[in-house]
Amino acid sequence: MVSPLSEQPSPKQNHLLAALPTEIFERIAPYLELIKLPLGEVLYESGDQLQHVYFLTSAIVSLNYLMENGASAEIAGVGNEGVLGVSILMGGNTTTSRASVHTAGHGYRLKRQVMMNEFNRGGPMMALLLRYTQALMTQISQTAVCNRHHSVEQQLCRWLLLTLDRLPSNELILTQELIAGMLGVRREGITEAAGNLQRAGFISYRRGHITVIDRLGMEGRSCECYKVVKNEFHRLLNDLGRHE
Amino acid sequence: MVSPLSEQPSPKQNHLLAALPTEIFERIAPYLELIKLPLGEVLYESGDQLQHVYFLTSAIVSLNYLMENGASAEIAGVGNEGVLGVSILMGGNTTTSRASVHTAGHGYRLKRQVMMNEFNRGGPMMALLLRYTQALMTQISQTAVCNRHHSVEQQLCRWLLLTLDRLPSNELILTQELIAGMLGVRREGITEAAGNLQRAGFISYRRGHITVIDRLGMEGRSCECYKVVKNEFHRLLNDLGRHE
DNA sequence: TCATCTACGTGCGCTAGCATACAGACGACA
DNA sequence: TGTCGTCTGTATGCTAGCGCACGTAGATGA
Repeated sequence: MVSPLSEQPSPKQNHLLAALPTEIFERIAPYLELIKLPLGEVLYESGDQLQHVYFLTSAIVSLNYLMENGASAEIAGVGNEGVLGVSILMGGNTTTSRASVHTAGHGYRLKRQVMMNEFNRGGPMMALLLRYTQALMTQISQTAVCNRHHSVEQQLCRWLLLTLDRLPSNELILTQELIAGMLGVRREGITEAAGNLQRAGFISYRRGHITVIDRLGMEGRSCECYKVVKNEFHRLLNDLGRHE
Repeated sequence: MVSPLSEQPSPKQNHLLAALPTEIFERIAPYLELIKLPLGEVLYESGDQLQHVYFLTSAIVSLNYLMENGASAEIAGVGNEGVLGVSILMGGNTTTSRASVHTAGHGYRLKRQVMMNEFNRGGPMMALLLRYTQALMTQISQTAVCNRHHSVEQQLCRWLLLTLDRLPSNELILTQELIAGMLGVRREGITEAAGNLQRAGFISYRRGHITVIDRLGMEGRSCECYKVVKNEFHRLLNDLGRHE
């Protein structure tokens, strides 16, 4: 396991950047700009014209939609497995969702035009990003399904597991209030669900710190959505090295 | 308004095909295969390797996810505004959802390889399909949001409006049971919501036929999700003619 | 015209999750 | 060490939507 905090940031911590052929990586490397991403930072609001894509390394970002009445719901999450700002590649340049940091850390950003130039070469970079886009679509789809049919506890498990997969440690720095905001449920609902999981011995926590003790237990308690998303990411992005 | 049934199928009824520059359209036209799509036809199951993309003209297809316990939930819908099978372009070649026809009609299909060849030229076809993909993502996202926060009645309005936008008439051939299956709710819930809408004078129906009388009324009764999706489709795909 | 099937209406008890309110408890910081 | 703001636990009612069950009315075909 990698030490979460002491480690020096490196672009290769991002799985997509790590999967690029050397030639391409070296071509874009000079343009990668290290960015510190503190908790709560908003990378873009709904409707903003995006100027960069962000390859995250240690930070985790939530894409969520803010409703007219102020309520919100998470659409998907992005961490070291992916990239933020695919709408630049799709040609829309903006989305209806907002992107905010829920786990502080770092990432590397690339200017819109640099990204576009590389994407439009049509090689491995394009293939990689399109595959990631499909994986992201699967994640969003599964959010829809999960919101429809699954309990708060199941959704909490799914969310914690997906978040955990993006971190080097098994401790999450998160308040229940924050999680509730992500899932679009009441804080009390999270308190109850988290209480159950703690009593069952799957997690333990103190104010703002959740430690996952029994990962397998959590997976059993989660709905199928977690596995669906994870398997699809694996299928689409695991054998990237062979793509060159 | 176009006559729904008597009309001869033509590829240009599909908005994406209609938006293509003449040169490109004529290049692929010989490969377009007219397909009749009866109610209930399954174009692909979860996990199937896709062999074609489908440009729909009069049919409407639902992308939905079937859960382990047999329940289901719609992820998005596709009609004459779009194309079915973007996962071919994304490189995944399959998805976790199934695609089934909920409004009978026609469409044109294109073999995987023909589609890929054209897409990989990187011109207007690629730009068009990527923009459509982003619009589809917005639709899926909004499904997630809607499932989280909105009432069955609001969701029904959204769904009917989105379906209506894909049809030339204002009559839908659909049972309440079918709609319930799409939305992932009970049939009784649809009965109740539809009853309210009928009493309010927005729709009228007889067994399996829903006629929308007051479209604006429906929009007022729907949640914001309908407008968000519609606006985003408009923004991303409306000025396609100018793209050449 | 009748039989039958399918779609639609309705009622009843139940539960998850909501809104609101309040109390205790941890931890940062002075 | 004490204070205070924030986070967490818990209680009470309320409502939307669920599961189940049954009745009725269009449609369809012999």
